[in-house]
Amino acid sequence: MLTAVSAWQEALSAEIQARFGVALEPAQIPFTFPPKTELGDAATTVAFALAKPLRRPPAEIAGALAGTRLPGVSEIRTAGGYMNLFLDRGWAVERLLSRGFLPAGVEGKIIVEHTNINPNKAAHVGHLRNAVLGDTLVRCLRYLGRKVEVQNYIDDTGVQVADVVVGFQRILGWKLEDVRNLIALMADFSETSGSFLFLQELIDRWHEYWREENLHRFGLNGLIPGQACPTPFPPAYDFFHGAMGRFDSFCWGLYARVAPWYALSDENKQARLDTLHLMEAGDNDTAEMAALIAEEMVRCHLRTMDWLGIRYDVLPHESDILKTGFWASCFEKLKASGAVHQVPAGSEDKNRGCWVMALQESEEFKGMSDADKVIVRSNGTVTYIGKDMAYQLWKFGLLGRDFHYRPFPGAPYPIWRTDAGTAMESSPAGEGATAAACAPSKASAVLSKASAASSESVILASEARPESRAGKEGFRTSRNDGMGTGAAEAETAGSTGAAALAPPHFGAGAGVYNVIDVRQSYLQKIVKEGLRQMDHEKEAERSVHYAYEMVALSTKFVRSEMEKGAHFELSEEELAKPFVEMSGRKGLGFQADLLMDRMKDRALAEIESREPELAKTDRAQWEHRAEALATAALRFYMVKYNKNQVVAFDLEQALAFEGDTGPYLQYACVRAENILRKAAEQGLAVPDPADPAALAECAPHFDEEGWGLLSLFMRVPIQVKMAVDSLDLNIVARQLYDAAQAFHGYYHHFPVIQEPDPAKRAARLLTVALFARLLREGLGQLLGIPVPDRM
RNA sequence: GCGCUCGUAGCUCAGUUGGAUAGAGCGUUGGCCUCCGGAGCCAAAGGUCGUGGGUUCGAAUCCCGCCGAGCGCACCA
Repeated sequence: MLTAVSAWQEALSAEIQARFGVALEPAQIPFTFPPKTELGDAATTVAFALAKPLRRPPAEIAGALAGTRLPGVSEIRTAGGYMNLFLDRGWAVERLLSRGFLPAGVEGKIIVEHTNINPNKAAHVGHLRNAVLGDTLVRCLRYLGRKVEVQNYIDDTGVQVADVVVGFQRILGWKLEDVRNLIALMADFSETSGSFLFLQELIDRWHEYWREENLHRFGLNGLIPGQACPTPFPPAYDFFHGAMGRFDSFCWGLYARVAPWYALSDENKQARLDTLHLMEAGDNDTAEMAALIAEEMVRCHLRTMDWLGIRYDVLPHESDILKTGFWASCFEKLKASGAVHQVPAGSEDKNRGCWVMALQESEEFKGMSDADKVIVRSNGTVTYIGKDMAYQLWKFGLLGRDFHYRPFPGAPYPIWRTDAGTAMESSPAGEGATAAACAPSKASAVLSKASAASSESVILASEARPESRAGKEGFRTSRNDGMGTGAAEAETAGSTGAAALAPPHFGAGAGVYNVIDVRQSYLQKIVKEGLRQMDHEKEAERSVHYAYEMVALSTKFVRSEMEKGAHFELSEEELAKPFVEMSGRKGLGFQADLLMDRMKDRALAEIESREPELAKTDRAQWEHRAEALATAALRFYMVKYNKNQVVAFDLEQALAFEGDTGPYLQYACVRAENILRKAAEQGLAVPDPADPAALAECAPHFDEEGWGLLSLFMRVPIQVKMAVDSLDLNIVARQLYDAAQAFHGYYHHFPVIQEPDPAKRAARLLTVALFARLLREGLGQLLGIPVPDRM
């Protein structure tokens, strides 16, 4: 089906050919929007483009073309060289509702990889930017009709996990069993955490636990010489180590203490290497502890992101890339294509003995002093970049191998993780490898249901709509409310045996987006170059690094925290800069869950000040609304900036609910729906936008301002396309914000229910109804922002 | 040294790919709730778009130079 804009382009192209004898590709005809809606619904500047070849002034050309008949266009008015289109309003509304302004869809599955947090500490605001941008991209691609698979890569074998293991074993002196107990205790806490309502209770239980049985057993006090922190763990709702009662947060604090501990002696440093070796060897307590920590950490991260409506389809694990022989296959291909060569061991080259990829031939890397990139070290081990190339090949279905898969246990929704296949035989879980992997959990039940429903079309977890994904408690679900999957699925869990589960066919995408911050641009370029050198030019072209700038902490904010007693190793020079980079290793950052707690607390207070009764009568509703507000505030904050803008995180700015914020957009929607509700209560008929008769009746009575408001939504599909093409997703946020702002102005100036003229009133009710529907849809589908019924 | 990015109102940022009078939010000042919830609306003040050249009907946007800032350029991930 021809979309509106392309139909206009073709008609104009034909007209230009006929009238001026100039051949202009339809796609070359530029369509934009007038700066003010009263100037028109859409505009083209094609007359300017024709001025030069025709040697005639733009205004004259525009005038000559103004009579062109375009589908759905009732009039073309010229203003200088501009040609402003006024649409037939009934036609336009119909198109708005049927997505008639969407560009034509494209076939082929797109793989989006995002989040990718090292599973050794809590997520911080920088990870949130990654996840929100990644998820928003996914939503935009789906809106445009693409099929999307979402991957969250888990590096469960690296030094970061090893460091936390060292922290537990060597600094705290804990055994595998102690970590297991801690996780069990924390999991219990996690069910209720996330609100100040429960905070004191948590802190009390926490202190009781440590005081009564564990504090002196583990000898936790004053453990690390040379550390400024007087106690190993903060006593209360401490700012930077905060979010008490959460395992990921506990590890955040612990991890920050490992680097100083390494600095104490060479012996300590050796612990990292020893740990890495044990992890690699497997079949020992250290390796098991690492796996335990990584898995629980991923669970924490999944929950954090799920609260924001961010989901994944599959969790590729680095350990499985290694165990499944991905690298061996990739290495063969690299060697066979001549993309890598070995530097002779006897040479003077600093890379002697390594397998390197030569980059000097490539335009992208010219001017580099050292144009060779080491892929395999002289000791025969593969670098990160090599593993990433293998992963990238798999994403495009070029590797000739696949993972095995199993449900990821204990996730807040059904999700698959990779598996090495044979590794399960030696799994310590013991009770028969296959049965353990496919145990009848809620997750596997839902997954088997999904695959039973259709062996061809697979329901991906990340495709679930906000409306259906959240239980009745709303977005922020915890473990005890049905895992957010709804009651129906949960009921079937018990009756489903260890049925043969068929995971969807992961990987083999037609295009790939890697959402990774800009600091990795160089490495991502090399991965792309690797594809090219392996003669996969087409895939290299379709391999997109979505690079965005980092989130740092504004020094203003850091200073204010230090004045409140927070402790950081920062020089005066660093504090003189506008912002400081976050560092998990230093414990310098702001944890995601803590930010969300703060937002929720702020929202709870705001709601209570407006509706004091609610807090007393319906706490669940109170919290539900607060969570929706927090999600909106956070997601909008993360997406409203240009991707090239360093976000200097400032708590006060992030916590704002007024002005250019998520709640402002929700408020517009809530007010609109409230007007409709009030109208219905008073017995007024609200015209149904989908009813052609009602539409025909109302269309002549739209006020110009109301129409201008609705016409903003015609821009959305085009803006989304533009946002995806440029990866500047703030365009989408901005567009919906503009619409919300226009509505606030509109209803202040135009009474709806009070309007005495029935025809005008009906048209205004229709305007409000359309606005509410389009904004709610846009916020949910594009930005992942839920709208509560009331605020 | 080489490469990438940024510099727009007091502050934080937009600016629809070169187009219409450079716009929002915060903050400041002054108005607006017996009337669809004030998380809102209206108005005022606030700009040499870092700077100097160039390209053309037209430049915040493209090109070149300079000034200032950030990030990359490992046998780390």
